[in-house]
Amino acid sequence: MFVFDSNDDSEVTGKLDVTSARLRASGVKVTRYRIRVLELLSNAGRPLSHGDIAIALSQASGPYMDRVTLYRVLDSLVGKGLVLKAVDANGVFRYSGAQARRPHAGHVHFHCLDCGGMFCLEAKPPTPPRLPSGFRLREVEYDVRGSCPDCSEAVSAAVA
Amino acid sequence: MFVFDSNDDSEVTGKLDVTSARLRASGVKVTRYRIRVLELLSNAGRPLSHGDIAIALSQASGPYMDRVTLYRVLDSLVGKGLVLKAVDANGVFRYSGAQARRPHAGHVHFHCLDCGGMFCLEAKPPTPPRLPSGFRLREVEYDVRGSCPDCSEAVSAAVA
DNA sequence: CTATAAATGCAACAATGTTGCATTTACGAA
DNA sequence: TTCGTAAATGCAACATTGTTGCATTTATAG
Repeated sequence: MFVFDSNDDSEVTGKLDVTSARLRASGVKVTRYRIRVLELLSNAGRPLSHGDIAIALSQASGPYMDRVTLYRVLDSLVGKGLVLKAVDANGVFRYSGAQARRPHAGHVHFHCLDCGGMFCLEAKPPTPPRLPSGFRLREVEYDVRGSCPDCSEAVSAAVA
Repeated sequence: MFVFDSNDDSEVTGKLDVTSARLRASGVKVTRYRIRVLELLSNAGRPLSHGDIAIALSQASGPYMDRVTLYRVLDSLVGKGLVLKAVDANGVFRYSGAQARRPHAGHVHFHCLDCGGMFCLEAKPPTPPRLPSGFRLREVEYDVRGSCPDCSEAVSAAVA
């Protein structure tokens, strides 16, 4: 088993080292911001927008992070395949940790039209359609929208 | 089969009258801008962005149309179901004439990642996935991306 | 024709994302 | 360890896309 020069001195650093190792293995510099953002996205469980991430980071303790820097950190993570980038129904980019992605499988999202939240679905994405000749397929986005459990409840309550 | 009250009297006025009739039937005022935009989208054959439409209208003869007015015209057409609104891979809204839409069928788009163009596919959209309990389905976006015939050719030519 | 609600033009604003540049930092090498 | 350098960061400014408020104009019902 490969181990880095044991700066895993204490008990708290375990997760950080994993994230750092992933970054190092991707060939990018390991910075505190990249670590924090990748950690956050890996644990979020659903795609987060730039705004979501900025709020989450500002609420957590830690140094201030510039808006532009966050965009560039996200770009670099997407470029290395550590993070996935997609567009939601409002035209806003959302980022998700790529650790859970199965190879050869796309990504199915549920987007709540009421609260704006996004959820990852277990359902398998559909097989891509047959394209007219000349078209070359590169990616598929399959976005399912409606009301999430919380918002569905709210509506039911309001009607009742 | 439903037919409008045959104001298809002459040869030149046919199209405009059809468009006007559709607007009138929808319960909105028939204005020159709504007619022009609906005409354009109905004949475009692919979803156009606000920018695309603005350029097309400015190149054609006719009165100047304010940016905001175009947004509001589009909103009104979408609200009446005469036009469909979707988000492309860059987070930009695109609008398409709804006349070709078969009832009970969704809309399948091909988005060219090279030139930014969008094309309507004949393929039937997949059946929506089974959702976890509590989720309520309202709409489905199925977006297929890659290179369109023109751009595929360009790449092939460049490689060869 | 007239009254009126809707549509339009304009200015300002808001949200999201990008670019340029000076400063700081990670990290490989001496 | 220190040093040199390419990469990362902070900041200001800008770009694009979309929205809101309000005064004026227009479609159309009566």
